Amino acid sequence: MAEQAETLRRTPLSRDRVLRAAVALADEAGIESLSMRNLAQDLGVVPMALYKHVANKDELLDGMIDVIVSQIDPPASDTHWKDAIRRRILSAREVLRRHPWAPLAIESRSMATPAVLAYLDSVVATFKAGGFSANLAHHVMHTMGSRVLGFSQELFDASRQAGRSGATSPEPPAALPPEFAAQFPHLAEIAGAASHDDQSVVGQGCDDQFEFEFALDLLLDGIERLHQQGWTSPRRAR
Amino acid sequence: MAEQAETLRRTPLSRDRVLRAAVALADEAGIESLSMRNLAQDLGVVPMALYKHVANKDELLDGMIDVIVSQIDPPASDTHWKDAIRRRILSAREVLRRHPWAPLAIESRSMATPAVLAYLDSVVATFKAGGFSANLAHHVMHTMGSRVLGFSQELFDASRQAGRSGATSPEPPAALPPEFAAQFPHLAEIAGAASHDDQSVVGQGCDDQFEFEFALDLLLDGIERLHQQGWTSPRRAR
DNA sequence: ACGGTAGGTGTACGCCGTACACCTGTCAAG
DNA sequence: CTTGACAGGTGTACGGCGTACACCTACCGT
Repeated sequence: MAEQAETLRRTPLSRDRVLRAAVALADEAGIESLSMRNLAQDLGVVPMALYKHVANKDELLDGMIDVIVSQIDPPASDTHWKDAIRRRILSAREVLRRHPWAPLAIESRSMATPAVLAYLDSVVATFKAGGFSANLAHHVMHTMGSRVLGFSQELFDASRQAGRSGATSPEPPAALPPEFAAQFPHLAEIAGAASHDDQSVVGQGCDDQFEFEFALDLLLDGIERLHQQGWTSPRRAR
Repeated sequence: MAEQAETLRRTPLSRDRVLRAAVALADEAGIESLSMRNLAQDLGVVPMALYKHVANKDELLDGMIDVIVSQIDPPASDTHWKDAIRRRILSAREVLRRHPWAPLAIESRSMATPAVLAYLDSVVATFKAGGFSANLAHHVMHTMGSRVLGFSQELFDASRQAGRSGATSPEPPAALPPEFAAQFPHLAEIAGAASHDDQSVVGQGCDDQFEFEFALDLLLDGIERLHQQGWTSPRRAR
């Protein structure tokens, strides 16, 4: 009876509690001092205890990312696509600004986490609901790359993975696995939508160079337009 | 006379040789297996020998970045700004595609290296030569952020540094040191050019939120224009 | 001939992630 | 009431990391 006081010395640890503590630690001490040992100490536990709740540090990081990404506002379905996208992205930015280590963490993961994919999928869905063709939506997602997640991110970049684990990977981009298509239908639709006019088996992978130039020229054209009309900052109240 | 054969057993190591070897190692084995120990082994030398040529691993990474960034083509001064910028950025992209680890390495450095700053400065110079006001050039640099370096990069992002070494830094953005202004005059001019209409002492720091929305709206407007005119991919020969 | 110095060496420390064996409290089945 | 499986926390240990520090050695200007 009396010993129940310390029998459960704290709320007894769980994957969720581990992830939350990890996010908190990264927020206040910086991502570089998030070690399994420090995190365990924060939780009043021995380092190896964490491994009963996360497989390893990589999975811990993935979990932290998911915790954060799932805080982004759900899409508004009752407005024009432009407004819906704008608000969504600003929400993403707001969330990420509360966790300054997150952008880099997201970018350095070799594979996007399910929560990130779900978020991207729903952004695509918004474009499509606004009447965009899969084709245009594809390029647009590439173009927005940096901004969709509230900061910067080259999406679907095959060279990303190559950059992590060695030289350019031997196997070609490799089409998406089918369960992926089921879970993220809009992403799946878009993935093959980039002008594979020749009837190649599957229009797998996209022309990175084309996507880069597409976005670059969109920006340059917009900039030129501003320049020609003599744009300057609006006076702001500050 | 005879012993001269192994007296200098290899070309005797130098900062430059160290940096080159490091880049080569990262290229072929991946950045995650670039350790002082591995690098030393590649050079046929004991790990601590490297420290006679680079201060520490961070400085090694900075050096590697400089090696790479200095390979970007010099600016073309004989064309329209738009063409000059376009070619420059595509050159940057090409260089970085040869070193897939480099984008992440550049982004994760807490401070930009001198070579990166010099490159950015010269891009600004090109805009200004094209008749851009410092003000517009400022916003445009933010907008291009992701692309200027051939990939993605939020420039001048104060929260970047905070994200690395702890919570939001206590001191305000801190105006640029004067020797910075001397070395990178265009960057310096731009730095203060963002609508500090009220005569504050120095218009130091810029409104991140404004910059983000500026870029976002530029993209959205461009996208809307494409959408309205029913854009689809041009047929490509592949 | 000699002392300084530039550059390579060897040892050692503290941190990291985590494999693996172990202990303990809980709870369902017998 | 006993038992035994199992979920979850513990302790020890290993190999790899960056790098401080003392050392050694070959060269060079005096």
